[in-house]
Amino acid sequence: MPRPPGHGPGFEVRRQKIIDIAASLFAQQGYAATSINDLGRAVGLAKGALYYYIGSKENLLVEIQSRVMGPLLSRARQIADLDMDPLLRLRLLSESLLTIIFRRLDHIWVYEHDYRSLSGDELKTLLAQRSDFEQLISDLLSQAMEQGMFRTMSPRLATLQFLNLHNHTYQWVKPDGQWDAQFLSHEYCATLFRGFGAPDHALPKVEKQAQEFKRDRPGLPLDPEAEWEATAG
Amino acid sequence: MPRPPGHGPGFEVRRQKIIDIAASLFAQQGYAATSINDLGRAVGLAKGALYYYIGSKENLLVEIQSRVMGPLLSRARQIADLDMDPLLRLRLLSESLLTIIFRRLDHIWVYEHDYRSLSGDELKTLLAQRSDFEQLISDLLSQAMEQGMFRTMSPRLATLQFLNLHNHTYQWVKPDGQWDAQFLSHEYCATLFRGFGAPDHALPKVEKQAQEFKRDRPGLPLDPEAEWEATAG
Amino acid sequence: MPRPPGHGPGFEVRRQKIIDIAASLFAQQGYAATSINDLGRAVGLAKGALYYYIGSKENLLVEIQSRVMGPLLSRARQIADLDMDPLLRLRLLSESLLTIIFRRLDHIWVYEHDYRSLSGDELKTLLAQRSDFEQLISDLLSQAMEQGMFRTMSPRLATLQFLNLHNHTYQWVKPDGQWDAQFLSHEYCATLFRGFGAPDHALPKVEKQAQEFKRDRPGLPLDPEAEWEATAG
Amino acid sequence: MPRPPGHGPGFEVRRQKIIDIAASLFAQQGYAATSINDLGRAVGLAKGALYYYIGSKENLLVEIQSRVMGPLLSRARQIADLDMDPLLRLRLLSESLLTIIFRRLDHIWVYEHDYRSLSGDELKTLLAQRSDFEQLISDLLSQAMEQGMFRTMSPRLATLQFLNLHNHTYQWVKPDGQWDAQFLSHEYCATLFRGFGAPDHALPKVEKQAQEFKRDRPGLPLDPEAEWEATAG
DNA sequence: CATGAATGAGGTTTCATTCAT
DNA sequence: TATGAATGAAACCTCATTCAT
Repeated sequence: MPRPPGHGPGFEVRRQKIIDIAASLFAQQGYAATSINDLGRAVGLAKGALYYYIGSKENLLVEIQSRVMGPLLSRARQIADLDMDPLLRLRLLSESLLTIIFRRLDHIWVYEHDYRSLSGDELKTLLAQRSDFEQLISDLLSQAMEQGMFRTMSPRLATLQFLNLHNHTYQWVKPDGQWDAQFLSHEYCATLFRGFGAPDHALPKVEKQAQEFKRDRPGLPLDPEAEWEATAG
Repeated sequence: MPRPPGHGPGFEVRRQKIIDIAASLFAQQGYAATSINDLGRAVGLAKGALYYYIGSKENLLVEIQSRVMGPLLSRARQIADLDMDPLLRLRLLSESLLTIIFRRLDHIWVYEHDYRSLSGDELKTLLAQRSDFEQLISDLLSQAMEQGMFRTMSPRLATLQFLNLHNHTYQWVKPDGQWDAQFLSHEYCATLFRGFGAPDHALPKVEKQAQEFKRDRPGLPLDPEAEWEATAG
Repeated sequence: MPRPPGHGPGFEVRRQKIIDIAASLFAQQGYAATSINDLGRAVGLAKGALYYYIGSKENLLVEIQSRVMGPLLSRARQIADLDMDPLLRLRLLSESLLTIIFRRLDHIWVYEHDYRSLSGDELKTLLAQRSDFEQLISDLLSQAMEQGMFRTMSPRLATLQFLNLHNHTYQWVKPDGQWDAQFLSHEYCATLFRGFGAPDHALPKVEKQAQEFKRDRPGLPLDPEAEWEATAG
Repeated sequence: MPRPPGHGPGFEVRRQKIIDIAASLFAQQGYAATSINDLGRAVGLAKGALYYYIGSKENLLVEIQSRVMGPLLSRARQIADLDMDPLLRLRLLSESLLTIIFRRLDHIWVYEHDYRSLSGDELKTLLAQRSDFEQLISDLLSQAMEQGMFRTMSPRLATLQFLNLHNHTYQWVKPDGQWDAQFLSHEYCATLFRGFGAPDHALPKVEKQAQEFKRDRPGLPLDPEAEWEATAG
């Protein structure tokens, strides 16, 4: 993000601080619901000075997004390139992802919630980055399947489960809470690696029961919006 | 939602249609970015008439949210009350949840994205409903642990994993795609039930490797934002 | 300019009135110096209602411009197509042009002064219209030369003289003053038609004198910015 | 233009250069649409330093205007005072005027377009200068009439024609084009001097035809905005 | 039931100008 | 001399909402 030439030494520092505060406000109230006035008040700067630093409101979104996605993608590529067990690399990647979620929770909120507010080009860049990240996961999962560590399954679906489990974390996690990134990574990977591992005997039974239930109890459809007719007894 | 007294027979029908269209627009463009004019154009009604049906813009949000949460919570309670295996009930609850995600994808988008736009009271109601739903899951997971089907673990963390896996689905799912709610439920539960099951021997190894990696390779920190110092060899 | 469907009968009337007032304000203070608030005050409408009618500030410019150029060009084409003496057609065209300058003086001011504020596409349209109009003049002048009514001269330069003489009129004309469009047209054409007619003997003399003056009086250069060295006597 | 006391030797030089660049920018984009930032960028100076030289934005307008009007008026007075044929003096004055239009086209653009942005006092000065210049022309034309070189006509109207023809030139002239100031002056004066000269026989005919046309063809009114009723045949 | 017209607050952004350094 | 930082007014425009008809 090369700024026009001629900025004093403190410029970039203050600029970063403003982006931080913006991320915090956007995370709390949403991008659309946060006005430049709100930001100015929080920063302690009049509107004019604010624009001196930020360029535009949408540009803040771009900065926030790239501050999250740039480092993450870069580190993720390094990890994926390691000459190691795919499972280990997945585990490391998982912790890396969770680490940035913990550290930059505000940014992640914005990133996950308001990326639709980006205009065409910026949105395209963002989606490409997301896609690159997903591909790294997908490749590792495929390798794990090929090496027999996971049962054979749709790599796409496995990827999506991995991402669901990690990416939704921002919705409830508390950076200063009882769990840290390492612990969550450990737990998530334990679930996923076991879950993706060789089939055991418990599963088929439940699945069969579920089929029977649906057959035998048409009066209690799983569709929450289906009409309800009690079979009571 | 105070509705003016004395409505014709078509009132409710048309009202529901409007809410549907609103959900669709909000899902596409976001609640804040959708104007009442947009909605009027999509519905084919001038603003005045629109307000006759909707009351206010925020009220639409309330309607959309309750249309999702009402049936879901009601059905979830019925399922949780069944006299059956906790695993089976979890499996049924999973499919129920995914079914409504598939069916009401637009509503879910709005529900997940824009609930922050609700004002105090409505927000409180919504959060209470979310909490109730989570409690149902949590109780079933605890029962499964007590009955030895799952290893002992934090019920809260298990719940959050269950919710992460399911709730993030709306981000990418395509209702007319290759997978349906039943299939996804099957897959998710396969992962979770295996993952939450008795510990196998594969896991500890990965975890130990991860610890060693972090010890031996300080030059490649998992923190994506940490400074990078190559240990080259 | 078809407006979005669904406007009452009074809409267009009021819209035209607003454009009129806008033209008047723009003519007095300039387009850039006239704010939408100014316009609102003059019209007696709040900003919101104003935008209901005008679409955007720039759109006002487009309307004003086309209100002048549309009728003028259309009528000019009819006149140019008449089966008559080129001189007569030039005379009629002159009066037509001056008539609209008198009638729509405000619009002309805006049209002549602020067309640079138009954005790309609109500007292109405007310039094309101007060019079309100039071409009509140019063709008639060429015909007059071919028929021996005018001495042979650059048609382009003749056209520009015609336009200079007419178009600059808006700068000082007073619609309710002592002269009307017909009179001015008569006078302008008298000047131009005589001036473009066969060469007489008075001219060369002046021109020769001017050359001699410049040769003999280097101390009084015609360039107003040249250094001055008095030759005083 | 209060200049802070004590300026280095380069001050005035740099100041003039800045005014030049300002004139160029104002001519291209208009005074209102050119920001001090634009100017700073073009000059290569930050805003603070710029204000050290220019005083204020409006002051630039004053400088630009006086740079054109000062020398022109001074030279015009000298020419008008010459003991010579009024026609010759008009011809010299014409060339003088066109010379500065060619040389200072940017300034002229600004002068003609944005003088309305001047505040009260400055505007009054400018208008007085304009008026003085016009008076010089008017006097010469009157003399030419008295001496029988021109037919008797309204001196005011003759002046306005002279000014129209010359002053509108800035709208299309290209300083490096095929024509120079001397040539244009020659052509303009040829037109005007012939046009203002003794009546010839071509004119009355056209004028009579025009009257007949308007009488006989009410269906083709010269007013471009008049309703059109074809008289077809 | 339905409409088009009107409002007024608030949104983002620009800009001439000032001033400490 | 020159700079970068700061201000505050004002610009254009949008929008949820109301209301007479």
